[in-house]
Amino acid sequence: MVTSRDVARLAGVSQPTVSRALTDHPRVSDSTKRKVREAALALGYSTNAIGRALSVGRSNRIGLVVADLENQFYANMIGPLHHELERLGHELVLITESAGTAPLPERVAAHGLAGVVLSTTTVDSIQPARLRDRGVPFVYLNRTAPSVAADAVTVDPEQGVREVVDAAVALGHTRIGAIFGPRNTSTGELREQVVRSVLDEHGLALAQRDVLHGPFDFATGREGFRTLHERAGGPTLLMCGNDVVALGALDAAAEAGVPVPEHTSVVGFDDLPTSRWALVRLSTVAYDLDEVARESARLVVARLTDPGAAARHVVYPTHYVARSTVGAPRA
Amino acid sequence: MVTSRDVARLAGVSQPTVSRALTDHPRVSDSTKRKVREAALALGYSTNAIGRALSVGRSNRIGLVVADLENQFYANMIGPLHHELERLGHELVLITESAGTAPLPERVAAHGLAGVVLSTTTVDSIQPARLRDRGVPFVYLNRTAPSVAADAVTVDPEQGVREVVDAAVALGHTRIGAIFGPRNTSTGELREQVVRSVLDEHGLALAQRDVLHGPFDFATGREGFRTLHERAGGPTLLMCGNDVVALGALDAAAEAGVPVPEHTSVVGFDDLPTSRWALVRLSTVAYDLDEVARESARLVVARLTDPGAAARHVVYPTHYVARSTVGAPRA
DNA sequence: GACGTCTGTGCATACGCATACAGTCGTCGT
DNA sequence: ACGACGACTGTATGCGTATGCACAGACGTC
Repeated sequence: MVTSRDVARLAGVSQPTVSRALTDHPRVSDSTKRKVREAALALGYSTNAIGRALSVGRSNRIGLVVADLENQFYANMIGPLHHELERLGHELVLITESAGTAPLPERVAAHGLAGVVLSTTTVDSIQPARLRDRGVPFVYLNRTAPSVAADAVTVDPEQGVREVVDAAVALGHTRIGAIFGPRNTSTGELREQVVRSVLDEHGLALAQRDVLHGPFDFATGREGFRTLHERAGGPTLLMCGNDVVALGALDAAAEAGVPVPEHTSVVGFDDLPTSRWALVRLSTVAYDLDEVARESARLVVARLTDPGAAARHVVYPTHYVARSTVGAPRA
Repeated sequence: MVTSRDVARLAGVSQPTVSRALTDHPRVSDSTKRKVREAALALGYSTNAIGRALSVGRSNRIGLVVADLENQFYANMIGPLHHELERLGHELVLITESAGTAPLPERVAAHGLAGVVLSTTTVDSIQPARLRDRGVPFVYLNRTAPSVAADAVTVDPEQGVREVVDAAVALGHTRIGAIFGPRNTSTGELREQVVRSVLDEHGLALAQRDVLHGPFDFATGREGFRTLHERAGGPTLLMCGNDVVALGALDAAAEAGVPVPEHTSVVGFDDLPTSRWALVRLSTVAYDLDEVARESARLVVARLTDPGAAARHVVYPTHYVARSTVGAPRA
């Protein structure tokens, strides 16, 4: 391994001068900088991240805490998040929050992470409080936990849901059902609340029997659809907590031979790339998913340089994208 | 931040003893180990990965070199790869191999990575040679580059392709087309070669005009299908380089109103979770995708402990999974 | 009882880099 | 011509951990 000392020797300067030259320190003469850069290039030297991290007391590594990487939603977050972090000179480390492992803050410290992006937080999770107590910078992505203030980037369902309901009402839907997300997630709770309130404005309400809750995953959609369908044919329009759930519902519908939207209309939330496939054409509440992920990267990096700043909460708007899974209600 | 020195003070021992006690060094008495563990627990101490990495001269971080994270294939690799690495006490760092950035070995060194998983290598890539020259342990995942020997985990298309062709021939297909992967990837080349040779055994051959090549992505499948379809209706069976390409083809078919498999049958390769959806039901050549990813994790970790060992090449078998995208040829 | 052996622990140091501080040299002003 | 000042650069040190080495004490052997 070639170190800054080797570069120093070749350039005929001291090791600290190499360090300063390569970080473009103003008190190093241009001629020295040039010499050092040439020597570094000749030796194929690049700064050792470990040494630097130990010296400056913090790394440039950001952890993404994920529950299940199989979930398409998170899979779609990783790309833009990684790109933005890389652009900002940081790297992305994946951390699974699984039972049986050490507590999150300890793991963050052990991994030498500078900050963390929380994308799976439940409102009753103790992780945010622990991270705060240990002074670990973190950001909520697509979630919040009211008990602990922190930077957050979320989505406002209002506009999108309003457009969905307007369209549904115009088509004549009255028996509307829903598979909402978990009650202990801010996302699940907020979306449910907005749906109910917008329906209420139209004089509509969700029947108790047409409402289910479950994790934001494929199985929830599959099982949810089947459960609702067995109950006297189910609602004519099914609103899902997110696209992954909606895709699960479409899957169950296809499997059961239930035509969508002729028998049952389905609406999602997130507008995943998959939802745009011609085979799927899921009508859904959309927002700029990539931008949301990127914004979380920016927030967490900004937090590193200014730990004392007030928490920022960035909210992105939504709109309805009508495709092929919403139609007139069955007779 | 709580350091091993703090633990040492509380436990009434020296810092090195803490280090030894926590790594379960045999020359530390059980009573001391207990004392140290209690002190560590009380202070919420966990070993600082940066300090350890600097001291032992290598980190426990493995880089996954990925071209585009948006690609479903890679998205499906990340989960199992990460889990296995975590199980082995390592962490996963994502690295994008994009133009305009520093050469890979420099970046690996700069990030302080212990090893690398290459999943996007082309046979003519200079990256493997560079990594070898710099002594960076690496593993080919789902690819190889013959010029540089290294651990690899790949898939043998033979059995799966044979079953596909048998089924196709039994159904009466004679005009078979293909959208193969890039010629400069081992995966693309091998699959093409096996398809051609198995067809040949059946006295069949691919017509020049029914064969396309392109990157293993969605757009290749979309555009490929359209191109072939315009040419006198295209082949009756379309074999695709992988599932992502096949999904793109299905997308284009759905968009063009071409019924699958009534007009054109489509076959993929990889058996992604998406291919199993009831909306998709893609007939495909399957193998244990998760296990392939996990094996690459095991190989790279094993390589760390024994850099001198002979390169191992693990090959997984394939089989055909018939679903709904292959049927009898149109009249 | 002296010596060798083994066990358990502390001391010193190294890993690669960054940075506070001290020092050198040249330049300018008076 | 001398002192002051600024521009560079070197020296010393610290970050947290691991490990070679020395050392103290316990124990067994003759």
